[in-house]
Amino acid sequence: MPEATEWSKGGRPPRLSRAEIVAAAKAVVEGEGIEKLTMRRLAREVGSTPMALYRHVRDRQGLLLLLLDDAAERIPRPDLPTDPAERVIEASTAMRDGLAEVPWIVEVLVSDDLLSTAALWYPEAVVDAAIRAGLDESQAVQAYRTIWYYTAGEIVVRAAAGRRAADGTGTHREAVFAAIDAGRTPRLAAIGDRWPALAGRDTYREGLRALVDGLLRPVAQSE
Amino acid sequence: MPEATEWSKGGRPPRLSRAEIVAAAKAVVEGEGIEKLTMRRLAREVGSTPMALYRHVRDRQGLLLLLLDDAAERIPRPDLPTDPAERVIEASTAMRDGLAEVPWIVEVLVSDDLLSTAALWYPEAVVDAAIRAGLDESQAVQAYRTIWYYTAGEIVVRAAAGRRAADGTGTHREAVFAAIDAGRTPRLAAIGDRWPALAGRDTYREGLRALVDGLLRPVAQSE
DNA sequence: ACCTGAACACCGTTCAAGT
DNA sequence: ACCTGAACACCGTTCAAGT
Repeated sequence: MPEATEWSKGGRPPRLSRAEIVAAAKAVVEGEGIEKLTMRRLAREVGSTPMALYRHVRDRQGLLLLLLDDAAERIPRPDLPTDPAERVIEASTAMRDGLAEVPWIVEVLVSDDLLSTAALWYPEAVVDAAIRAGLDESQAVQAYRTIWYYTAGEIVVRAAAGRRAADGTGTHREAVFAAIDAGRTPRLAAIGDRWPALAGRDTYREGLRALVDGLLRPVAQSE
Repeated sequence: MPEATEWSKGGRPPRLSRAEIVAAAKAVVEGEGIEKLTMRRLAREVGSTPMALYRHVRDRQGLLLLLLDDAAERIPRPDLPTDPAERVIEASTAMRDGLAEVPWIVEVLVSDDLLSTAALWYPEAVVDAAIRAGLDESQAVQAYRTIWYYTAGEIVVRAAAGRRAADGTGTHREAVFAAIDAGRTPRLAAIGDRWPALAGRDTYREGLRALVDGLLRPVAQSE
């Protein structure tokens, strides 16, 4: 082969590729959870050595970010309604549903406000809706961040609750719960046993609606 | 000593105490960060062996929860105004300021909606304010959770941003930022370089106010 | 240019034994 | 009752060497 392919310029042809590594990592994570994804295990999975991986990914955190990009690409992008409030609600709900399905999300979520190249449509949609509703750019970015905080918090806290339910690590929660006393926290005491059921509901959308109302309404009025 | 003290009933007197362990853990975490807090290091710190610790704390996660309780106890509890919306805002701001000061909070925050016995005043204050504003108990719990999601998300995302700034791990964010293109995400492109400055502002309180407005306003109107 | 082997400096936790 | 020692089964990452 006289043609100058990537590797014929000299050196050894690669046996591993970043794509192969990411695919193997995804398989491990989906099959056995993020905690099983170690550099050693991944090397075994692709039939190589731990150190060979470092030629293709910066380090473990870099690998996680590649995994996040892959997941973000797969989140279906919804058709968005034209009404600003509805637009924000549909975009945010799609994003949170997509991210909540990625079980290891919490480990990586804690990373940024502009999450991933593949997810840029989301801040775009929210900022756009906010501007159309009458906010200026600064207010629109603020509205986006407020919604993102709510969304990220919902995902993180609910993921923790799910993990707790699965692990049977209910001890701490129950201890806190048992400390509720009618003298000091009468409202919580009155709610009592009903708390877990009330707190277990999925109210993401309703909360979001209230938030969007609060964020967009005052400006709409002042026009 | 003929008196039946705790340990004179039989067995060996304890050399270690839970309080001592928690105090040492706190010192390590405050001095060198949560990642330096290992069972082995902590054992060295209290002049003992790793396994001796397990007589006093369940495991590493249990230790972290004890640390969280300690931190929660230290959060100053503000005098709360009587107006429901202002009450929620003051309580939430105090809580988030207190938690944001605990640098390792993210590791543990991801754990519950009823955080700690020492912090029960916070859901109590929010639920109470919501009920006074006219919500029923179910709606009040929902309002609390919505606010907690926002607060937890704000803490987690901003802590991640801070860590990124400190580590110089800005690479990923910049890569995402560089991928913004005017054709596909015109609003983000128009904001351009101004994003980091806009996203860096502390707008917790304003966002919270919008959220509280949205959560409490409709009911107030319907009376 | 890419991959391997060996090593460094660690982890949390269990088990059996000592005092 | 409480603590210790040794061991199990791992980690991520660096460095020097091989092909």
